[in-house]
Amino acid sequence: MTSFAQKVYGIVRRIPKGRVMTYARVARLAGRPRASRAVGNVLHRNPRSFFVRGLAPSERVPCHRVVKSDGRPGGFAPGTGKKIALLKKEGVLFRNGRIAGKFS
DNA sequence: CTAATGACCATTA
DNA sequence: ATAATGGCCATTA
Repeated sequence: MTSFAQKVYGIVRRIPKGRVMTYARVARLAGRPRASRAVGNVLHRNPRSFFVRGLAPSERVPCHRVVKSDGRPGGFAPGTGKKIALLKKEGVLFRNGRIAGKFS
């Protein structure tokens, strides 16, 4: 586990249910303002997603709450459809394939 | 060491 | 509004 990955997971872990954060924002909070793409790389191999069974809620990393800057959901290892389903279940609203409302 | 790989971003047309 | 483009950067092969 690299220190960058630890920072990323530590940040993503505290995104509350029903809210989303962009990859770029995670990168800034991690102290690497231009590493948004690398954030995606880390989350791509997230070992503690919501699809891993047998984990306490506090020990999961809700990487499905990290989305693109343009409001589209972005990638998800189990499939983008799953990501959208999870977000909708948490109350996140979509308007023609984009997240409704503002975020940063 | 170098090169390739992305769950991306901002700008431009 | 969309699409293409160049850049970005931590990881991995």
